[in-house]
Amino acid sequence: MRARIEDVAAAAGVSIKTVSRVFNREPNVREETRLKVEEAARQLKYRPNSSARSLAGRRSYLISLLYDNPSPNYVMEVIEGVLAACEQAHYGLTLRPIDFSRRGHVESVETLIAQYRPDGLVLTPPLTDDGPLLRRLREMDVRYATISAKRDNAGIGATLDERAAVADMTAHVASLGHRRIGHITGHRSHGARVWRLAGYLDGLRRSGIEADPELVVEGEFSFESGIAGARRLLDMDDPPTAIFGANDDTACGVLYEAAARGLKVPEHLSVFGFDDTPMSRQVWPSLSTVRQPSREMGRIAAQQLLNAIAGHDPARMVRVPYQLQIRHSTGPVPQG
Amino acid sequence: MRARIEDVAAAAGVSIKTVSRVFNREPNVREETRLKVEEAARQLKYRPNSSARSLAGRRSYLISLLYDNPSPNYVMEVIEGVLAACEQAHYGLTLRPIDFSRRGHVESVETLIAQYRPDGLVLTPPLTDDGPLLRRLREMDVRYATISAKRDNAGIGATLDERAAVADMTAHVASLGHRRIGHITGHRSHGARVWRLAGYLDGLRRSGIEADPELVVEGEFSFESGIAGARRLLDMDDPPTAIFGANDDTACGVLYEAAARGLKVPEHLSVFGFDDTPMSRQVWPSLSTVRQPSREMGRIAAQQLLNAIAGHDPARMVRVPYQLQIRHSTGPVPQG
DNA sequence: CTGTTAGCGCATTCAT
DNA sequence: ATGAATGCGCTAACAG
Repeated sequence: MRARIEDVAAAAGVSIKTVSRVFNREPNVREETRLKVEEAARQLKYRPNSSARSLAGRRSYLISLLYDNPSPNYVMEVIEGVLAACEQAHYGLTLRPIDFSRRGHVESVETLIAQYRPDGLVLTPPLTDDGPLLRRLREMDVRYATISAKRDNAGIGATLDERAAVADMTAHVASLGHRRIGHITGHRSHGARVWRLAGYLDGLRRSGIEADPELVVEGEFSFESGIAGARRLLDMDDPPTAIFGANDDTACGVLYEAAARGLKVPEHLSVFGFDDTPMSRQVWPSLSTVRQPSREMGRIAAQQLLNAIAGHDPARMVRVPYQLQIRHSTGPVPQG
Repeated sequence: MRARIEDVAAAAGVSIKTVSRVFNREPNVREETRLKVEEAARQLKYRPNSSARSLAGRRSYLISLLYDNPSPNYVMEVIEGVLAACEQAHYGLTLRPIDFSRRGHVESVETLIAQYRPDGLVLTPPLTDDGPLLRRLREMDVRYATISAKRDNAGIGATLDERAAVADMTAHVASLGHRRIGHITGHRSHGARVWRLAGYLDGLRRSGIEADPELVVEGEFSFESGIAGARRLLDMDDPPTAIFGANDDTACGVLYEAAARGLKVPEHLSVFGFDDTPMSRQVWPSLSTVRQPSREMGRIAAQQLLNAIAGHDPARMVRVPYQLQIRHSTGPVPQG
């Protein structure tokens, strides 16, 4: 019923190995032969059976995406990008949600590997910085690419200069006259926490503002932590006139708390975030933030991984550009 | 290096067929033999190679999720649920984003099937109602389960009584004194559009309100269509005092437009949506909406599909309960 | 540049 | 209740 490689070979009048060569883009096939094979395959609607390919080729033609991220938007964008890269390379994707905070997450990855034999993994934060996991992967000799890893000068994958981005954004807000700019940090396990905090401090310094440690409060990249952080900051005797939430969720928490208090944004308080999630455009006022091209980063990381697997082009760590999105939540410092 | 079935057989002193029987829970194995095999497998850390299993067994141990949905939150929740069901059944999941609006989407599914041979598919709206696709699936004899299909009395999967839910919610808002309640509909291709519109009309009728066709405007389940719809409704000579956005994105668009006009919610305008997305809690004021347990629906649909594949328990269409979430965007009708 | 010959690791007859 | 033989559809050496 379903066409097999030998049917295509027969139809094209060649051997099955030649068909295999065509489909795997191997060299040593005459253009004319290739066309014959492709035509036959099209007519028969031939699709290689991936199980047979995997079994014979000792490769799964599969990569896995590991994630432990509370932000569905982020994960979906990364998935889209990874899928785009996979499709091009005729690779499949398996997903693995990991509960990073639980014991046994390394073992969960081991099971995944034993069962599906992915040819490589794509890691998202904070798994990118999980020492035990990375160590085990190297022991097992499993390739991986990272997205936004803390150590962004090693390995392969995609990163963005979050530190510079936040510094630029902070300096921009300072240029609007703000001198007391608060920051609600990200979760301790993320490299992003470190980069964004450092960028915030860079931005202040560049603007000739001395950092006030009181204005930096703990957060964890969540909406709730944005509310809690905003409360602490706004309850101060000398509250900040601008607040940087370590990501958009956090910043939206700040917007929420400001609205709950009847504080107008940006007239009374400026707010900015990071990520450029869809929500940042859909709140009122819309949120000033840093655009992080997550889909593109997923695509690039998967692409680098697939390059490494195929052994073509030397794979590397690609730095993607950021972009400030100045919208309506930032404005001049209030007078008085 | 990696243990194979024959290694286990040798270690246990049995034939490979016996090992196969144990791993596939087939009958005709003495308890004593079973234990021996299991012990040997554990020692050798044996994991069946899924490619070989698929190839020999003509089953992929894989199901595919097809989606074409602009809402990342929704898709992620469904994915989580489906993954949960898969894990339990030792099944893998492949994803297939479909561009429903483009020609050739049926062929894209055919390619997926030819290549990965999934043992079944899970469909999300609006693919659940795509005639040509469904017809082709039946022709190819591919099983599928649906989530929120338009025809929810046939096939297997999960549904929710959206019509009753919206009727309840609409009646609740009417009970707050509102008499002019507007509705921004969903996209034409979705069954949800029909159910929710019908529920809205039911709710009005139940509250003794005559429906005004002018108060129903076209939308498409997007934030932008919420803004556009709100503009049309609020620009009317006798504007509604409450607006039902066909989903939360749409309702958030209404909130946005209201804020842009300086209209206070719920003092001047009540707004409600559908889905209970995270955003509905994170906007100000928080959105009254209907909770749809998407994760659970994904789990159930996958579960039913896996049941059908295994041939156990007769699979069916499961109706899951809804829940009204009354938050801060709905309130008494303004006086005067 | 192309074809031939062996398996990949397992499930599946059919014996016993 | 268990085992031996056959092949799933393809890739991987090696020949030509």
